[in-house]
Amino acid sequence: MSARTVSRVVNNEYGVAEATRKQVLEAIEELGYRPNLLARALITKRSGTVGLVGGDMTDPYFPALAEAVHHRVSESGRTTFFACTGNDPHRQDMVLRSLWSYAVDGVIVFPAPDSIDQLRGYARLGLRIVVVDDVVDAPGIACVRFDLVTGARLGVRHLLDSGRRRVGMLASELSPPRRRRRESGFRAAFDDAGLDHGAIVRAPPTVQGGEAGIDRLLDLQPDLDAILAYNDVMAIGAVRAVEARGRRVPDDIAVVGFDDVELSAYVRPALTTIRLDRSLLSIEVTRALHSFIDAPGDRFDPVVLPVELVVRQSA
Amino acid sequence: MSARTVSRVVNNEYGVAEATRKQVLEAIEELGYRPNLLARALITKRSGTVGLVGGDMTDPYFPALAEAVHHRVSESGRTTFFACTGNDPHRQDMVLRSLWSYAVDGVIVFPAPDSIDQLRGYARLGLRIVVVDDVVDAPGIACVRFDLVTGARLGVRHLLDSGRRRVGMLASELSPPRRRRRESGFRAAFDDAGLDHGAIVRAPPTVQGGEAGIDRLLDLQPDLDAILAYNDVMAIGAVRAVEARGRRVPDDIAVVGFDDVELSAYVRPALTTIRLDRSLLSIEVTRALHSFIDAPGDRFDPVVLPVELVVRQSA
DNA sequence: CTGAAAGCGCTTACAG
DNA sequence: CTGAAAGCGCTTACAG
Repeated sequence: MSARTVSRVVNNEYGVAEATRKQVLEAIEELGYRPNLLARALITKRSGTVGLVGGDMTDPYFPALAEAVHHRVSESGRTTFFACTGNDPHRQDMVLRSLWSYAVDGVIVFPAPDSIDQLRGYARLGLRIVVVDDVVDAPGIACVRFDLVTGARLGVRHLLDSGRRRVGMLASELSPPRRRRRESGFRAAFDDAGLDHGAIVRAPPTVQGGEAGIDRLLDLQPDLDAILAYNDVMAIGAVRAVEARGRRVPDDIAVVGFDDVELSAYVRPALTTIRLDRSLLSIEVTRALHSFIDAPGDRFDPVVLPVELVVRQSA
Repeated sequence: MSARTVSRVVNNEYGVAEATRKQVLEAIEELGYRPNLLARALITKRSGTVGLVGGDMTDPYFPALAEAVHHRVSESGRTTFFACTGNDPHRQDMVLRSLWSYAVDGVIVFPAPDSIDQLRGYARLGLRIVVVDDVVDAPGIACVRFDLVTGARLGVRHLLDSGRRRVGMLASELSPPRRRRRESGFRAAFDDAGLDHGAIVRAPPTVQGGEAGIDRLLDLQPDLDAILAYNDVMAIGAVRAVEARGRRVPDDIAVVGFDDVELSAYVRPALTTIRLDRSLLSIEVTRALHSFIDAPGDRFDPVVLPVELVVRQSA
């Protein structure tokens, strides 16, 4: 009974006598043998695992997406591990280095700011990467993103249609210029309408960031009557800050967010928001990954996902 | 220049001439050499990574804890990967198998129901495990939990003190009998007071579960005037369901949760809850893990963490 | 259908 | 201070 034979049985390969197979299986059972995946991965350069690396677990957008990705990935028999970068390129480097050197079959990443060259480097090393919300043209890197420009337009139009005219924007300070597509859409919508948009303020994309941002925005432009926020948690912070200043949402100031996180339906007033459908994203992102893993090529056409306005109470 | 020498330089070992070291370092730089951690781990049985496996990422308790654990773990130069079991023992088995076979230095796990023997098995295989919220006496397994019995007592007493007498409980259907410590405390508090407690209903520990549970609880006991919920998300579901039935919180029915998730302060009415301090938990859990990793022993005294009542608006 | 050999890329004693 | 050999636990051609 050679290692070769055992290897065949363990990996369900053809060409092993039924009697032998049974014998091996029994021995495996009896000895509690478990193949060392490390050794296997060292040779095959494959580990049967996938990494999902996000920026901030604490943003409720991430967990449900992670769960969805896990499910889709597990259909191919792989297990997925999550990691977070805190939107710090250096921390992202450590995470990717670990993941790469443990031979993950691929990673899905929400890139930290200014980390595109880093990603290119890992792709060159052979890591298969799916980038969310950015576009980088390089072999081994696939890109999936939402149509945020249209999203912002949808939000602004809804605000304009309901008579708002002094609309400010609460943007994320973590977005590098190339990724400020919500801001582009925001501006474009006003250009379309031949109107002027209000101030744009950048803050951390968190509840606290939303609160702080509103304070600055309202100082800049006290007569504001509507706000488009970078994401739902900022929008929630915005609502809190607006109310803390004694103004009401949506009567005095309307608020529109991005994401459509579960929370947004529970909060009061329930949030009007641009839905970035996580189910859709999980499908496309794992489709891209699987195409990389199972196919020989290293190219994948960028995909742009549609968004949708969800009208609730805040605007 | 042998592999041996390179190995020495890469691992910062003593006993290599300065000139040689410099030479090696230059070569490394030039060739873009990166040590294969897989090969290293195959020999050393250590990978410099730690796994944090939770039940449900979607419960907001997890992400912030994960972030805190990550920070503490990274202080020892390790990187941590997260995984989720969906509270399914089989899925937990797959996750632990992966983690174990990639030679993680240790794992912190919120165990799925009825998976204690599974954990024992992995401990026997050499995996170092820190179990949260359960107690299992086995070499290689450390246990850290909150004093939930006291927590439930605190909650009930607060309710009793404010004049409530018909108090029901919304428990989790995922807790096996041995882990129903909130329920024990709930009962004990009423025994202490010489009073009868209301119905106990079990449901999934989610917002929807809380809503469904309340419907059943209120059918069972229409005159309920207070509820102790398994966690904050269930409590939030409870508040929603109570209000959907036309009753008010806290006027008609008071609600107390467990966890003290950020959300609980934002929701309206803001949730009164038993805080299960995640900062504390992250400290103790990584302390246990590090003691396992750095010390030779495989025993660690169980630690019980204190809890605290946070009074807000819902009770 | 099955085995003996080589090798993945490192580290671990052991010499020199 | 540095090198040659063995080995971690597998898989990959290659024989038989």
